[in-house]
Amino acid sequence: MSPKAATLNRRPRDRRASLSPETVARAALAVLDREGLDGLSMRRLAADLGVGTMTLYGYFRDKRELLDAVVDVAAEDFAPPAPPPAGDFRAGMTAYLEAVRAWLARHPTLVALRGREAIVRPAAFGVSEHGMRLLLDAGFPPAEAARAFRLLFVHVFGSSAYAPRTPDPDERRRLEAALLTLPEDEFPAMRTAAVGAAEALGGDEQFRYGLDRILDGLEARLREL
Amino acid sequence: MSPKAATLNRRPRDRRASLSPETVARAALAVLDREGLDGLSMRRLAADLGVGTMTLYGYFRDKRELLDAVVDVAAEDFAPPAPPPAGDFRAGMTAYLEAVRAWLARHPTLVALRGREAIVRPAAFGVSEHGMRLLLDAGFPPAEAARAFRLLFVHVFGSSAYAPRTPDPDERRRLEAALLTLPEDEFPAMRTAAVGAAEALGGDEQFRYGLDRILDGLEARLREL
DNA sequence: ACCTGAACACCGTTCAAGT
DNA sequence: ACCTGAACACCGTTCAAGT
Repeated sequence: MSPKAATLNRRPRDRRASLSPETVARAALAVLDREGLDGLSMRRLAADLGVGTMTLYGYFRDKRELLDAVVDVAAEDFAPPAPPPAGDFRAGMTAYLEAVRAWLARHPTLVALRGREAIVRPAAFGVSEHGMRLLLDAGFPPAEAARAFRLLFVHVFGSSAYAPRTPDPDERRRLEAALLTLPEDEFPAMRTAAVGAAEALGGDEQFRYGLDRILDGLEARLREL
Repeated sequence: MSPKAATLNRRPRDRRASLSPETVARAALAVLDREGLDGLSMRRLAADLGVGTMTLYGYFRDKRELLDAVVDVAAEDFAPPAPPPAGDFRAGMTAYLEAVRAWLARHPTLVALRGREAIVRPAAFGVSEHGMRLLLDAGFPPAEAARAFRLLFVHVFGSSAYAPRTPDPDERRRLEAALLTLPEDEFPAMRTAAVGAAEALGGDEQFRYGLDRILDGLEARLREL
């Protein structure tokens, strides 16, 4: 056997040697980040790792369990914002939520990937702790802090899921054109807001507009307490 | 051939006779409502309709196009709320959004099914017109009305996607238990809000808490205009 | 003990043949 | 013209066999 052949044969073995549930989950996350939910199959992932498909089932009972682990490893690279000026609830919360939004942008499939449960996974508690702290420090009683947190959570996840981060100019134009062909007598309001609707499809400005309204509402609440 | 056999043979033919893109989309929606996204396959749907799988490709180019049509037919049975007391923005908007929420509850997969584009589909404009009208009548200029609409849209869709409508008591208890085992020194805020967090997981009360904060923020905006 | 090929029961879709 | 069976290139997972 030539040296070259030996090298070629060893490569898969090397990759296999370093395998662990965490390695597998990280590899899966990399595929998801690159190619989305449809790009990840057990067979494809196994091939990437240089092992047989069934080897993966030694680390995870099934695909669902692997995806749970993916959420956990993704949670590890949440980068919390620099500590805000103490006492400025609004600045602190805005910086925190922008950080969460940036984290979701780094791992776009997290939003589709059972976002509902993301917050429930132990590893994700680290992401939540920071936000909950801000709410408690601002003066919300625990029960209401939890409700406020959930509202903000829904806004961040919902915005990523339903308001594309960088709205495609083509899609924007298509929407605007579609709105402008609606019958004026049947859809007067949509016709009036057509240009604005295309603008409000998504993006950072739209995210901030919504966040500002929500924070206005929460600060009003704080004044009542 | 016995009469019975004739009847049995005719049944699929009858179903096929009434086939149209709309019929197919309605049948698909029924499957989705009953069994969720994973329950719908082209093969399964064709069998339900008593035709060969490939027949469906005569009505839709591919599955994606079929799902577009499903959104359209689902939009048709949105039930707008009774006209609100004119001039009461808050009451009108609340009734409208509760109606949208009820509509999503009737078709739970709509939320997962490319909710991002739902609003862009022509048939869904009917759902939007009502809400946009309320915002314009309340005094929002068109461009801001569009942003406010999108914020509310994200809240309704996001709540359905990320805050389960009827929180499973089991899941609630599991979350509470998990939170209470977190190390006090590392997760003090989460520990403090543990019981509230389980409560805020979802449900109508949580939806209303968030909506009330958003409407507070929007009304504050109106006062500034 | 650890790994995995073959097999099973599915997919969406293309293509060529059937009526 | 309209419909569709067979085939292709995939899935996740079970099971039994390989080392």
